Amino acid sequence: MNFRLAQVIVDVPSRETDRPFDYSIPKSMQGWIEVGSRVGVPFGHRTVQGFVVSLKKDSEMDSARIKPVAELLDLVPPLPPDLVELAEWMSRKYACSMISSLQAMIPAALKGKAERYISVAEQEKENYGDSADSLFVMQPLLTGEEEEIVTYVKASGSVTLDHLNTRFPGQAGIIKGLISQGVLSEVQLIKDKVRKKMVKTVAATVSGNEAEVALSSFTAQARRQKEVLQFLLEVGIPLSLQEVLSTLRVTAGTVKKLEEKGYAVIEEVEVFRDPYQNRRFKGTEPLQRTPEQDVVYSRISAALDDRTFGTFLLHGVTGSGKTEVYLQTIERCISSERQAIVLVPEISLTPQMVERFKGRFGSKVALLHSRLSHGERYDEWRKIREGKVQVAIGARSAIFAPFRNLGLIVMDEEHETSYKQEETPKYHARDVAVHRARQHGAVVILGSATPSLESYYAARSQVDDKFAPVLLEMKQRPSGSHLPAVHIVDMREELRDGNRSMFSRALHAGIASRLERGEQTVLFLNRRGYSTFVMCRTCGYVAGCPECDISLTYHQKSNNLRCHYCGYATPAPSVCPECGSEHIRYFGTGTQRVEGELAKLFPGIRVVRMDVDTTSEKGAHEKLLQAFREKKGDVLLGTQMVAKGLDFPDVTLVGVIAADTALNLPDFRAAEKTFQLLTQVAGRAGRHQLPGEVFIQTYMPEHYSVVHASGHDYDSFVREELKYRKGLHYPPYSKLILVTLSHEKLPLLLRMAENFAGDIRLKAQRLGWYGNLDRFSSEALDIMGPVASPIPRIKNRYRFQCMVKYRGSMDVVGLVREIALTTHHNLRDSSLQISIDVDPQMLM
DNA sequence: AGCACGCCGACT
DNA sequence: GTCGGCGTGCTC
Repeated sequence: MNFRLAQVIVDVPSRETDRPFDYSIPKSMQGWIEVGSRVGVPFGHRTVQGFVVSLKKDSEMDSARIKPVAELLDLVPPLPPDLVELAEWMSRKYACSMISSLQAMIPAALKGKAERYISVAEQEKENYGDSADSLFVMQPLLTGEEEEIVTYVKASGSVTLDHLNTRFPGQAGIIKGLISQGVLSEVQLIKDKVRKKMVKTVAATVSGNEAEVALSSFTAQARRQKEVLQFLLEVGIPLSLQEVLSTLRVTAGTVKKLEEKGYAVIEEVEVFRDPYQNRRFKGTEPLQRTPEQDVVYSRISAALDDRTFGTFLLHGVTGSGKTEVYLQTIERCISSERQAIVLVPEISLTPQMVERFKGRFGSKVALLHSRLSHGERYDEWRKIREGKVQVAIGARSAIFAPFRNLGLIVMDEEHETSYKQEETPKYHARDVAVHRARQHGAVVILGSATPSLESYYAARSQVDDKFAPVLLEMKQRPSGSHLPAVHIVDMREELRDGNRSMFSRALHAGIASRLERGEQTVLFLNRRGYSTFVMCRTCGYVAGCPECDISLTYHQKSNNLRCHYCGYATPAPSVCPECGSEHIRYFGTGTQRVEGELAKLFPGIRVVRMDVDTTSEKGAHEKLLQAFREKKGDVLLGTQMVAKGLDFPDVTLVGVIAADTALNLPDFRAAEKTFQLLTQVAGRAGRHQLPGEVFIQTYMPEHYSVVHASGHDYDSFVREELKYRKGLHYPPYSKLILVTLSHEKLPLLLRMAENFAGDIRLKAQRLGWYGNLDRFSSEALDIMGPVASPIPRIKNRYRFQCMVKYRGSMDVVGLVREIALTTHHNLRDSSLQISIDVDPQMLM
């Protein structure tokens, strides 16, 4: 069966080119080009990279315009067919282009760009021979400048256009002219960002008797060569040239001579860059399962053995041993010749985590994380594609690990927002995982101590037939250790009693006593609260939107308060509307401020500060934690990153500076995120012999997210939170699509945004979808806005957004995409950008 | 996105 | 007269 045509998605990010283009497959590439192949194709006036998404037999129609594939870029297609299918699904689900979906699936190293190579045209060489001095005869029509360039190109054979441009600056026009005259010719080839790493190896070609003869044949002068051969014979396996040179202190010339005599061969072989090659990992054995773990393990194992698609939501308290369950189910999966993907939030891809998996599975594991170089990442990825490993661990994008026979996908901390990509393609790894597992008949485990409401609701109600996980629970800690005592500190009381510091008296005393006893403290600051909101320091009143039940954002420029959902605005009050106090002000605090205050209150205190500023350097994260572990600091102060998976034996106090900073963000998930974080943080203290204590400072001590986090009570929290969500028709009781329009000209943008929202409304009405979500019906759709985006201008472009909120299984994404397309088409102005975020996580 | 084509203003 | 400004339209 010979396919003659390849349908190719080209690497040109525009709406008009977001469809397959047909190319003929040259004889030489037939059989090699498959679905998922990466190719170089002529496109317009240049060559671009593309991906083959399907193959066709010859079609008689429109054959005249069809060009051939220029180049096949990899011997093995980088994408197996199921990933191409997944890309199609992603593009539909998230309203993004095919090329962006495909690009997200391969390592950045393979984002090839065309390189233009220039050489002297063939007929020119033939006509005028090869000798340089015949040039003046041959080109009477060429100017001196032109001649100089041609001579240069001829002498070097083939040069890149870039090189030629730097060698002959300001003469780009002349070079272009020579190409169009046919004197010079141009070839475009796709060049990858990294090459495979090659290493030279040396091996002896003789052995036994032959070797004896060879060794005795060396003269005294060639004694170094003799040493090399002896060494090679002793070792008996090929060695890297580098190794031979450094151990014997000989030069490459010596080895080369040996090769010339035929006693050895030097070969170039490709190697994998292994970022962990110099590290030894202590092997670990599976632990004895607790009864709880055993129940969970058997349920999942049964599903694995069935080899049919299934999803589990594993709700286990911090320290209940979820990781051990993962490890053992992975073991079971790979022992049946199938592979497993483990997804973790980037932030928890810590050395401890790595050690645990490497310790159990050793070289069967590939690690994909953002700190790897392009080359290292590419190599880890190739180990997966070539079947050299059975387990892939990584952040979000590891869901695209090119395994061919997936059996299990584990998603740890499934509630983490980092699983949603904020750039195009704006996919959620959880949904992609479920779809991929379905393709492979694989099992998904979503694990968390504080599951997302979406997952928990789906598991509880079994309502969504596409994704209804089976709920599994683990409520005990195998170690028998107790969850720490959590104290809520009312900061309003502190102020009333005259304490204006950011530390309550209780926390202050706590830190002081830890300093005395030589124990350690972790202080947590929620960075998400950095944006400003208005709050009364006397009574805790927070300005909220009357329509949306969400706190308002303070805008300094206009001195008013605004709602990001409905556009409501009101002047900023100077006294509290609730209690009349003048202590009303906008809030916001940073780690630096806390550090400064600590230094003032506790002279000589050693603070390890972890935030974006101090951890931007490679490895800084690990270094800071190591320093704290070695007790080079009394206090570890940081944001999110101190909350995750850390385990220090001497930490007996955890303080949350301001629990409610995130609560007041204009985000309907504010309570959920606060609860998750507080629960996470509270799990940090007292994990070992020393008992732990947690202080949560807050201005809203009665808020249910704070109360239930302090009681380690997930169920009660969820009950209240679902009530709130249901009342306002937020997920999981509805689905959201956030559409952001941007343009340089504000009036035009505003008009377009109004038009867009109007068109959606109109079309939805015609389809019978439109209507208030309050009405009793399984299908309803509402569109809010347009309103100015939380960041109203980025890079000189104004931004407006609309929020589509709906219930039912209608293809609303399709509708939004269609209207976006026509809006664009009608305006004929390519500078209008419309970005669509399906299931948005960040609403500000 | 590029890149060429094409139609109007400041220069040798 | 021509060089070159960037609007518009196409890419199998």
